[in-house]
Amino acid sequence: MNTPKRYMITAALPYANGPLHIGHVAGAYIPSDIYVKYLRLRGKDVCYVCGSDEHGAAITIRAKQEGISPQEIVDKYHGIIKNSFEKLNIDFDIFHRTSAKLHHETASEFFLDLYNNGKFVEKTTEQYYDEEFHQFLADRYITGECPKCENENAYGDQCEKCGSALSPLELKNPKSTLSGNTPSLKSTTHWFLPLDKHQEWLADWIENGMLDGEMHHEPKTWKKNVMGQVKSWLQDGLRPRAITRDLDWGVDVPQEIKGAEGKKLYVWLDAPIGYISATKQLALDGKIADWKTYWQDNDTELIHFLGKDNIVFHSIIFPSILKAKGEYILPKNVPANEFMNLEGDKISTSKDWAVWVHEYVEEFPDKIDELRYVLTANAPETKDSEFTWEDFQTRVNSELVATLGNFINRIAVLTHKYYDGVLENDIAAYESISEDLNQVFLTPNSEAIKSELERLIEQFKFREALDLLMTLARNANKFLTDKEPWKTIKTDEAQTKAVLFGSAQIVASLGIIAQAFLPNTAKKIFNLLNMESASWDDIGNLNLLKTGHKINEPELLFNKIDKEFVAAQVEKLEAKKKAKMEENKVVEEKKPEPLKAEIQFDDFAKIDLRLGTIIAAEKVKKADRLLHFTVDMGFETRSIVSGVAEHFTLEECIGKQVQVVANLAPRVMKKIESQGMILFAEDAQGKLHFVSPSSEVGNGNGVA
RNA sequence: GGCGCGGUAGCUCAGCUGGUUAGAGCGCAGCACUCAUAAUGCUGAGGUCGAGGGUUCGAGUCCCUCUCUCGCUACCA
Repeated sequence: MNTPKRYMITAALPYANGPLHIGHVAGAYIPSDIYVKYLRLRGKDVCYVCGSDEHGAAITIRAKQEGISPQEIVDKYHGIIKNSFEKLNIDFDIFHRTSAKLHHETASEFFLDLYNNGKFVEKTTEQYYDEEFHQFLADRYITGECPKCENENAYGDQCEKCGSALSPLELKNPKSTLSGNTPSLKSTTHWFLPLDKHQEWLADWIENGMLDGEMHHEPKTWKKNVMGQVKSWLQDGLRPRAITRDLDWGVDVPQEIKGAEGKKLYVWLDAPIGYISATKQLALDGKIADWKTYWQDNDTELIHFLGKDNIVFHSIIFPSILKAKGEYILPKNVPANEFMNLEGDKISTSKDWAVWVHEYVEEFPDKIDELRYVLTANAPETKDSEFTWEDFQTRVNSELVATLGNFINRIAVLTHKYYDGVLENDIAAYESISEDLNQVFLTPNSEAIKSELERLIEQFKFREALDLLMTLARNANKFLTDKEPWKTIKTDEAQTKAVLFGSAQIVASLGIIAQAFLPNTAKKIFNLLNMESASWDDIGNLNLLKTGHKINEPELLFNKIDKEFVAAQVEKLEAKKKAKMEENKVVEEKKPEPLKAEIQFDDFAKIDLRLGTIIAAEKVKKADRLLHFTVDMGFETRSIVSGVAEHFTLEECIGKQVQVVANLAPRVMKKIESQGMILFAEDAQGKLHFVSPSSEVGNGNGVA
């Protein structure tokens, strides 16, 4: 494999139904940004795109909740997210959006082309449609009369009276459970991507790195977590996946296609094409000459950065689409990160357990690099990691302030104190310490820090790479302590000058490396040194700054974080979580589950509820949630399967008296026949509780 | 239940194709130093490498069984 001529770097499109939290940023955006900054420092041709993913059902639902249009939702979050990236100095060439006209055209064209070339499988079925709610009805949204037993309340998939399996079309007098109206029958067509047909080349590509008989990439360079998950999917066997939906918010299925009306592209098809439309926009803006070279030229290296939830889309589905389309290159690598937890718990939007980026950048605009540093040093590269504010404090104080910032400050202060900020030197003395200076640029294993940095970054090991920046600063501190210029100033002027001169060169190298990780800090360092930025190859250059050059007044790069800061942040988290819980409670109270359609007494009377006692309980094999109960019903013993294994231990079930729906049609689950259903009470958290009579009632008696 | 990542010092993590006394940073203890945001440097204490078997002259590193975290997936009337 030869060196690529250019790079196409993508970062997963954030979903525009909420703001960004630190987990998103640590997972996909900071790593990709570091990688891109590094490539650019080395003078590479890089195109780096992202954008907001603005379609899909979740956005329409959110819009309904907030009482505004989907467009308003995505406009709002697109703005917030874009601003967060800018404040964090994540430098996309473009932050596009999938609601843009160009994207709709691009995705639509893409779809049509694939369609015309027979790359999809089409399935047309007759489905019931609710005119009032403007949507197709899933099986369970339809009730009607069972053709076999004349039960009037059979569901679209099954009649619960006679137990027969049904399809909605068999029902007599069907009704929509949404509006209560009679639904109309409409034929609907959906398109599927036959992933099963792609299985073979995908396996060869992923496992061996071979594409069309040629070496495409070295499989060993893919991260274990990514490889593992992808292979797992391949082993299971790939299945066709629907790529269209009946929705009203998204990219239309092209009108040229029969049956396209009311159909939208499924978001996961639409979203990755967003990378391409973003690149097109970039070309229209005149920022790049031609978008095609970045997507269709074999000399381009395509890399997708993302979180683990997106692995399958980017390493199986999107590559299948690109391959089916033809002409497009496939990703060389898909470096996915795992998840970041927060203070011992999973980050959760619904519980508001998160550090929100837009809030952080607003509150601490002078601590951007601190966040970038901590999120990189603790990135979930191989396994889930954890962010705590205490760790944030420790890392800032003992690493950024005490090691990196302190060294630079020492040099600035000494140079100003002794030489009024002017770099002086003594050739002979400089020669005598050059060996020591070169040592500073070596790792403890005597590897060159510069080449190690290159190796690690190219392997996507950013936390280790960042640690090398600290290694350099530690070495530098040691060098300075060993040379003791504050002592030699009294005895050996030449030596003192040489040491400070050399130290200033180290500071410059620190600045160069910082450009990839800590852009604001790099700027401050260069400003302090009174110089323009420098190129990557000047790392370790001991004569970058010249004799007689004057540096600026010392200025602190970082400030210490105190206990109060940490306490305030933790408190804020707890308070918001609590507030959110209250809010959720209120919502629950205000919006109880809507009542189901009214039934007649006759309907109710059909249900035969009886009391019984659980006399035996065991776990159902090969099913995590199922328990198999033996229930003494008084007149007989029943075998009943319930999905409650997560709620109760076997011991606490035995001996409990329970209410049983005794005339429910039997159903076989995991080869065990379940003869009835046990009733449980469910609380707001979804936890189940036994509903037992307050005093002993004989088994087999009814419930009235 | 199936599959996958992970389970290594108090904390966060490295340990490639098996090879001498298992590493780093932070934290902790002691010493040195004073140019520096009480910062820095040196030294040290701290580990049955999740548990149990096996292969081997030799295993954190390979095989088997089990277990825990997280994720994907199935079942959940």
